[in-house]
Amino acid sequence: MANDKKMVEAITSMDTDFAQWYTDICKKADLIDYSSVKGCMIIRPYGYAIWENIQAILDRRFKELGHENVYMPMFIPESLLNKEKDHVEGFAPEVAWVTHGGSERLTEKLCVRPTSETLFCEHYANIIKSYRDLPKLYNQWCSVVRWEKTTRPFLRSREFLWQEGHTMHETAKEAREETVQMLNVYADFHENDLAIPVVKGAKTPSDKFAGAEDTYAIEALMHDGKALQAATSHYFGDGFAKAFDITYATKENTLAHPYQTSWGCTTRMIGGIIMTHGDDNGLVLPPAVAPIQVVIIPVAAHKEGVMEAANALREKLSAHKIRVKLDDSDNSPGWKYAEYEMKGVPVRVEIGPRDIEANQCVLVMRHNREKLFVSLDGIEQTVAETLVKVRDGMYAKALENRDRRTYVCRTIDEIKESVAKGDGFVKAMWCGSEECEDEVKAQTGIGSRCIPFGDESVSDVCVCCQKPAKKLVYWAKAY
RNA sequence: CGAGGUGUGGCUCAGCUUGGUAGAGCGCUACGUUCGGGACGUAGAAGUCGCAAGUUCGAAUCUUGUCACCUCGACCA
Repeated sequence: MANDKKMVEAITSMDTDFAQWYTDICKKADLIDYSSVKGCMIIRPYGYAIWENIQAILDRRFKELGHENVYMPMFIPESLLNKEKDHVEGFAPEVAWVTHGGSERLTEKLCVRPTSETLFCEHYANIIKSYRDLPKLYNQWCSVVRWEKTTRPFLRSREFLWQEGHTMHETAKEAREETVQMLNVYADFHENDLAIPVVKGAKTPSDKFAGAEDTYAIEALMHDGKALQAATSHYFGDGFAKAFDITYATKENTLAHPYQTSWGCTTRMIGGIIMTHGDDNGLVLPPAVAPIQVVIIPVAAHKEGVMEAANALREKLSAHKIRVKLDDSDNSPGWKYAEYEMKGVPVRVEIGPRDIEANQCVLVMRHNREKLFVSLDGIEQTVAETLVKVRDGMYAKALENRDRRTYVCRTIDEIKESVAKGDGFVKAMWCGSEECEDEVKAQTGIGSRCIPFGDESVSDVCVCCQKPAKKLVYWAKAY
């Protein structure tokens, strides 16, 4: 019995104003607050708990693959940042500089890290001496600063939390494998844990990370049809190693430069969760990262036996490793229903006198608000299965939205027609020239997102110049 | 960085045109009644009207300046 009636009048409807809807969710689900510095958000406990769950899952996977966590300084001397030409050109416009220590002017200004390639390279130059020191598989969790002009919670803030993996390898092949492996880790995490379908692919040369030979990314489509780059993985070749003079002795006692990768994902993923799964009643959280997976709401809590039954239920679920909250506050049940829907709790359990009499309780799934009347016997299995069902349902819903908003186009005019129908992914062939890429953007307003893995083809010729083309490109408006 | 918008109890806003010493709803606190989709009553606390100058007997209101935030574009995770 799905019920589409809008219960929470406080949130702007998605259809009315998607941007305002997004901001409302961030604030009203208690994810963030604004601070006194533009573009720097306070991540509140409920929002931070989501990040902690994301960290826990990814950190375990990184470590299973042999990566070690380290911590690098947050300051980079100007001279160090300047060592790799493309890199500094890419980042210089948006770095924040420290010029004073107390009242003393520094002899060399320090930039607040926008990313840490240069710091890792400097360190690697010191510790990598022999082929026996390779591979080096380091990761760090930290915040970085990029002085963005326009900012939005989670999607674009001046300081944001992320992880950055930086690895060094003996061969280009091994480094390339690492790059793709980590992209796959991100993709699996999005699809399985966040229930967000993604397209894996390569960035076009103009869209590569500053200093990278190849940049790979996963692209997700948000509910409004705009694309979000959810994570990236870069192959650097030995360019940075040469710029930073990182050399090691090979088995044959020759000097060689190692091959390098970096890969990262950020708190932006929380924005992706909001815009993929959220609805007009609020946030909808994937069970894997939801701070509260199940909320128990006692009905007529003052009646005999209700709180006892609710407490017993909580203990059972908790013992089954389910993140459960029993809300025993004196707010009305209706208020609580709305509150936890706003906060995106995947499953709600209602238990009242009538249920107890019938040895049952009511489960309500957040993503479709379907109600299930289930026996209290074996309730922990039933709830665990329901959480899986919620994840599957969320994924299917997100995939349906993406499919419905994906268009195949063979000419610029076809792209224009699809854009007129609404935002989404456009699949179209590309000859590989930057002129055509720019021309598509200029004429249609949508840009290239990625060249997906695989050899899918929708035509033999470029959507723009009509010359032979082998590469399929996903195009879209992006966040 | 360009274009718009907004700053008044915790939140959303009214009041500003035409200057006269600050209001509403929600929230909060206490007590009571309620409780299966955002309950109700009674009582109460809470605001240097973003900041700074200026005009004036008197400024939330007029003038000038300034700061911050939001939205949309261009650039970026």
